[in-house]
Amino acid sequence: MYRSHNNGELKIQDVDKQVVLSGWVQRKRDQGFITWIDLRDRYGITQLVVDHSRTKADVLDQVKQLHREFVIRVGGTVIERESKNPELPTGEIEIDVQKIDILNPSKTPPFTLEEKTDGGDDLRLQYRYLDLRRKPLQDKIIFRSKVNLAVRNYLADQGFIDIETPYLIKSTPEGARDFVVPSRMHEGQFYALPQSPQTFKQLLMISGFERYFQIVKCFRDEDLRADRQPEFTQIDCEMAFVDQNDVLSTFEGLTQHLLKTFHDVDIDQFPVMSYKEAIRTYGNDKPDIRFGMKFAELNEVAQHKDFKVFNDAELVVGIAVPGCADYSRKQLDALVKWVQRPQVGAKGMVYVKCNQDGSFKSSVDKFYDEQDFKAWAEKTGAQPGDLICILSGKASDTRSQLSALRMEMAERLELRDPSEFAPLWVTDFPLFEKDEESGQLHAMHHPFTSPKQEDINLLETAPEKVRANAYDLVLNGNEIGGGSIRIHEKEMQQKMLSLLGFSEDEARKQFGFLMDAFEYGAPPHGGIAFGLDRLVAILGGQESIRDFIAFPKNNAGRDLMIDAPSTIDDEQLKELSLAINRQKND
RNA sequence: GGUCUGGUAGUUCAGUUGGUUAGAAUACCUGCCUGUCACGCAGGGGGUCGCGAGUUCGAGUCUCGUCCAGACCGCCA
Repeated sequence: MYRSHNNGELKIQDVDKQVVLSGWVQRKRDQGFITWIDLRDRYGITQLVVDHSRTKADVLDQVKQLHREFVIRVGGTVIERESKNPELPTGEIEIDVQKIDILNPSKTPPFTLEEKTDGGDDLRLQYRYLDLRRKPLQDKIIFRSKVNLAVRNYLADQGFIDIETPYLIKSTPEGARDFVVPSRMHEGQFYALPQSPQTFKQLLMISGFERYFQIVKCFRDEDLRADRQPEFTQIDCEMAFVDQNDVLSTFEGLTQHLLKTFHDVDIDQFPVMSYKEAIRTYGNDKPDIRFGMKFAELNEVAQHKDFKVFNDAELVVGIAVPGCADYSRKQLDALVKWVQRPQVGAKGMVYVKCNQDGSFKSSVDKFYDEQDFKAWAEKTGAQPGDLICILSGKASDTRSQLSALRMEMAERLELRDPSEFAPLWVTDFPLFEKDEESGQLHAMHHPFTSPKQEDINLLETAPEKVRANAYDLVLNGNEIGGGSIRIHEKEMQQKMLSLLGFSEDEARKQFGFLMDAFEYGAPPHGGIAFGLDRLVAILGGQESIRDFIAFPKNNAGRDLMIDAPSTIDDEQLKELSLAINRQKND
């Protein structure tokens, strides 16, 4: 027997019990006459005590051998501590050790396995199995399991059926790059790993399951970020006989349920904002609405003087940053530098300090007077003590630059409180976006998204103005879910594909199976997919998703522990009819 | 594909205008310690300064290249 109890459960009422415990040696404190050992398992820590005066020599000998992370089993008696530790659930008792078995020794770990480790990211990823022994990491993985289960239970209660879809599917040219898998049996042919089970879940609607869900791995061969992995998990859902409001209210329900379950937060009705409004007021289609600093367009009140920069600009837009009027010249210069970094890309920044005494001090005092600044303050909602930051230039660029500045200032002012939750539906996305260079239309969401009924007449004449029945759920400035009402008629799907530049032949080849299926009584349907990794991270109050994934990739898409990707041997290549072309095609 | 930051002890980092034997903390090892719980105290071992080239009397420090890591932009229907 390895254990009669775990290391988190023994309490004062268990005193005098004979117990067997197993676990890892967290720490050993040798005080000469007595040695304490913290024994750790998933459930907690129990202190073992070895009193040298009344312990047999062979046990003492073994205690001497123990080091961090040794796996041991001990037999002993629960006794009351002389000095109790109120910090620990098991802090009133300790185990008087009579027997120790070293089940497995351990090398000294390359970093400390404490609450706060001394290891760097690189090393911790390489020894992920050790990092995962640490409580904060264990807590996060366990938290994910709980969220996962809550989602499953909720959706099952709502009549959703969990159906698995294949991982080996067909590569399609739309969207992100596919991970491809060579086929051994079919020389020169490849499977692709799904970027999402999109077409399969639509086919399941045509099959009549009506409500489908799956917590499923998806794959995209694109560059990574702190919140982006090449393989990631989605809560993928689809419903038949629904319109947009049905989908929104169903998944608002799910999100409310999660916020209530994990944070005891009640949010009655989620606000809804159109894409256009989000862009105009936040410069961003996933605004963080936990704080203000809404955009104010200042063309009207700024383009009547001799300031050429503003006069030439398509858009002059500003925000009032609360409480920053006391920024020094040095701080302001640094801020201007910050927006000029290539990652942001602004040419410059105009600022106006709104002083406490009602006066103004700006970087454009030569061109504007107090009346002008008053008008700007009114538009931006600036109060005395605030700093107005203004960017100008091409509308779309300027908005995204100011959005970056808004987020940066929120970060500096600590307005992004991870314990506060502000969900938001963003709706009425454009159906297409235009490639700047080629002029080619791309689906903003995906090519199966339906256009809004009232915009269908624009498909031929002004496709970029057509709005889609598409929606995103934004939580604290992160897109946590997105979906659409799909096309369910063959003609519309054909039209869509042709607008996206598919020839009739290509459309048939890529999506013939779906369009055929539409001809056999496809019901109206729509759905949504949530990014589980990101959702769990936000519910867990963290920026990075990596700690919520047991075995994540680093930012080059590499698994440092197993060292993947790696080369395969010639025999394997031959079997797959593959050869490596070492001259890159450039 | 690009921008920026970093790489020095097992680990996290410091290292001045280029100048003697490269430091700290922590981890590790040894000893001491009658109630520890981040125990304490004393001592000890531990370095190809990522790699390669260059400048120089002399390079951890300057230059170039390269590799690795991180953040971001592009990309991510």
